[in-house]
Amino acid sequence: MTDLSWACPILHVDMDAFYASVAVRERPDLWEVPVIVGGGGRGVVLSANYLARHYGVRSGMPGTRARRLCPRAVVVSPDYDEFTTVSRAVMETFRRITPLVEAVSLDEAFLDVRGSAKRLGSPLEIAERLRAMVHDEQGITCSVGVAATVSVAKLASRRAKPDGVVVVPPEAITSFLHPMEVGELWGVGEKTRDLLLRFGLVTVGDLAHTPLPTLQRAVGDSLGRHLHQLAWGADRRELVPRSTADDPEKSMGANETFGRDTDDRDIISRELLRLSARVARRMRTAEVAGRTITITVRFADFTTITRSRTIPEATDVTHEVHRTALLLFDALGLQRARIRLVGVRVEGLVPRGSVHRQLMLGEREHGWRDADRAVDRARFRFGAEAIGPASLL
DNA sequence: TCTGGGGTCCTAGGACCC
DNA sequence: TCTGGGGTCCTAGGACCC
Repeated sequence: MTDLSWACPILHVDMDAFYASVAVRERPDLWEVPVIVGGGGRGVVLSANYLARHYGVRSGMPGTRARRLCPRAVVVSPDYDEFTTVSRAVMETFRRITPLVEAVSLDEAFLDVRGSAKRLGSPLEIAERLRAMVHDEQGITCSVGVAATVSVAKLASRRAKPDGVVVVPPEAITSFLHPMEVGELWGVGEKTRDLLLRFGLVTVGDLAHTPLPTLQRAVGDSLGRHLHQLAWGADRRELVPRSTADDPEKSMGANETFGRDTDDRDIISRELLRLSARVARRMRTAEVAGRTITITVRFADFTTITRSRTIPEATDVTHEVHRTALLLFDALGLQRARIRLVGVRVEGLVPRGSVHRQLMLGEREHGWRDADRAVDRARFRFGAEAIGPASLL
């Protein structure tokens, strides 16, 4: 077979059923049974192995539905520390192939192997080598898409699943892309898909053969242009080398769905405090602070609103975040609305060293900052359960 | 006992400033 | 006595991704 991969230096590597694979790799008792990760209570499925998928279980599906589809599936809780550890190791493996690794998430990365051909062979050979390395070192499988651009490589890896490689050489791009359904494109979700279907655009080929101005009238200038380019496989060929770990975050947040809907302000205030504490602690650990505090409120009927407020000085203080969050909540003036979820997010993060505190105004807050730091130290020494705001006890 | 939790980016209107 | 524009910040919502 002719190796057509030479013109395709972009690899997209995607772990197969990552969370589920990691969860079972040390559990031979689970190798032959359907396994679902997450989805307890009111949660949704994070990942499912291929045996569970055979029954129609998909990630993102409500756990209740998944358990109905496959009652004999074993449900396991996610262990994010473990996922992170395996992810880091896998990314290190990639960097032994090439330094040009753009991590997309814990279980996905793009690699530019342009410079590795002389040393390691064609992109296809590199893809197979890399899959063997991941399998031998981590005991999990992955799939690889090989193409000239990131979006085509991404679609190719999906086609390669599970445990395979798909190469899409330049001359095969249109025959590969155009039969696909528009919803398969990266960046086309449910809403855009429905919109396109209403205009009679079903396949990527339909999209490609619609005049650009027509498409832009339908979905807007910028999305229209973007989709048109994707439909011809024409997007970036250059990667932005980065790991998800060292990327500076622009916002940090936390939210929580209540076990049952509530209209009790005390319960909600306490939850906002817990979430504020969690977010502020992460900010202190990352040595960042932020000025814009946003709360999210989701009602029983699933309608969701956000309210935000920008304060004069960036903060990493639990008390300040919570005070602002509660202010925003009370300003909603809700009476007996049933609430399903609340969330707290801090945006506009900057390195804490760049924040200058106005001493006159900040004096009172310094006490709170010192208290937060003492709590952080105690948690570090004695564990997360040892100490927290009194009102959470 | 339908529908999580962590994010990013975009749009759009209004305020405000020059 | 007519009605500039550009830039930035803030707020709210929405779409999307894993």
